[in-house]
Amino acid sequence: MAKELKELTNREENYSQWYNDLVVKAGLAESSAVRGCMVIKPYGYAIWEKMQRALDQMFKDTGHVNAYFPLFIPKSFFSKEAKHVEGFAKECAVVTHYRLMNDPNGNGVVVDPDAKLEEELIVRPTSETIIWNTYKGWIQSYRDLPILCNQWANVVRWEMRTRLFLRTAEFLWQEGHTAHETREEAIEEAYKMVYVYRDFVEQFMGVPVIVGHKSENERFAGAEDTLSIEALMQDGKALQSGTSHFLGQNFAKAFDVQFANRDGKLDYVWATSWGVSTRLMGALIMAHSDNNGLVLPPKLAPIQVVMIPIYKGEEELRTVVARMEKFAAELKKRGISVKIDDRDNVRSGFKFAEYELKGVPVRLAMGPRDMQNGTIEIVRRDTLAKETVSQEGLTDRIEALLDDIQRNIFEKALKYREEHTTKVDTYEEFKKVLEEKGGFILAHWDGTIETEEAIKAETKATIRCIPLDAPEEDGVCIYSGRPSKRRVLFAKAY
RNA sequence: CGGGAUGUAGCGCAGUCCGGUUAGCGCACCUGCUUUGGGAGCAGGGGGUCCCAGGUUCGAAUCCUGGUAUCCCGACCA
Repeated sequence: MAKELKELTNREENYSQWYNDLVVKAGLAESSAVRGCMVIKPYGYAIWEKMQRALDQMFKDTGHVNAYFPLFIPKSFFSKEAKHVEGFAKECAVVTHYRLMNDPNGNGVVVDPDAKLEEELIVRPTSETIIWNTYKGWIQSYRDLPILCNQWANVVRWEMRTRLFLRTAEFLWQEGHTAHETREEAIEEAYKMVYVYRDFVEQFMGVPVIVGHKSENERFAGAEDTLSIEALMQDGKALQSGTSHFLGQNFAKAFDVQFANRDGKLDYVWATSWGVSTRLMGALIMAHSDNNGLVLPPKLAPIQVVMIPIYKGEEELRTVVARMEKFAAELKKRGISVKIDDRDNVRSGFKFAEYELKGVPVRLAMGPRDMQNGTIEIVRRDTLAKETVSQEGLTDRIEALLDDIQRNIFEKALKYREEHTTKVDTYEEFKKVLEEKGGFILAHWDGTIETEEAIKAETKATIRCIPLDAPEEDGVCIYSGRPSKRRVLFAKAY
């Protein structure tokens, strides 16, 4: 069998290449014929679907509903919010024509010059503008508020350089867009949703995150405040994994969305928007995987338990598989997804390696020896610990094991993050830690854009966030020496 | 947009400098037999616009000119 096809690049030597290999070889995604775009393969999509379903339920539990808005945005909508257009203009795909024709010179198909659009359409890089244009028609009175909509969609950002899941020209995401009567209510919504994201990422993905405010420099184009969750990857770099924006009245003013308030006076509505994307898949992969491949949290694994028969000859295969089917039926009754791999064209050793690569949390193997002894072999993916146990009480054991794996991978990731979060008090120390250790750095900052940009230019590290739980503490900025009230979180980021 | 590299079977590559049998290797794929408790072995088989266009030559994957695509490093990345 193709050993080298399964073997991954050395993780220590080239983390980027290793990541890319893993995504491709585990069957999650691959690059496509279109530059910068990605094909999400069935196995990868199955994980994304589970994430979608869990998130969607959490949105509904917090009072939100789904809707869908157009892919195309008239160019004029875009320019209504000055900062917004500035933030996105450089990376937009633009539709200029609506028809093709046969080339009169016989060179295949060309764009019909007569089919030029009066006004160009922008393929949405995000939907604030088209949505606020729509909301204008939905809102007259405070009785129409709040509006709490989410949409699952694809967006396009024409990035110069792309990476599977982490930054692709087109990606799948959800974007929530809400409209509120008061400033306080909108702010509360923005916080509520960033906590929903935190809970999802920690509880389902098993990835610990830090919640905080973005600095003014890193804020969403058109937002008054941006909250984000920041995760730490195993190569010591940070990944912004979700954002929730308090938009103030910026978009309401840009699109003239006013309502009659309780006092009968006209006022602009208050807005939020929030989103997470297929980038979360990248976080999932980079947070947990090891040299043998993916490590999936049981709550998101498309296959939670795989059973591999060990046998000689068809007769034995049938007997073993028949017994496995009994166990499988019991597990399925408890809502555990099971696959029995009875393929005869690959050997069991190949299957072991393959499911490790794919990150299946629990593997069971059973052969004639086990059939005789009433035992079964259980291997857990997170630690690769192997034990042979009695077939008695197997279902309970597996159910408990899945919970334990879910908890363990979170704890492991948390421990890693704690070990890679360093408090520093001088710029020298800052640079040293960044260079030698990586990870998150907690340091004092004077709150100015100039300092942030100078540090970024010199070290490539950026302020990931100002953590919500940062305690008040007197200190001096590591760069400027000016006074500071709290530490902020620095890191090199994806 | 600057610097570097690459384009040969589904994938990974050799061959190109120095032009010359029918373009080769590994993996994958198909058939058969033997195997099966950690990535099987043997035998046989199928699969090619050598990125595209033009040129040089008796002869081009190989040399020349132009184009094009991809990757890496920078710049860029709400």
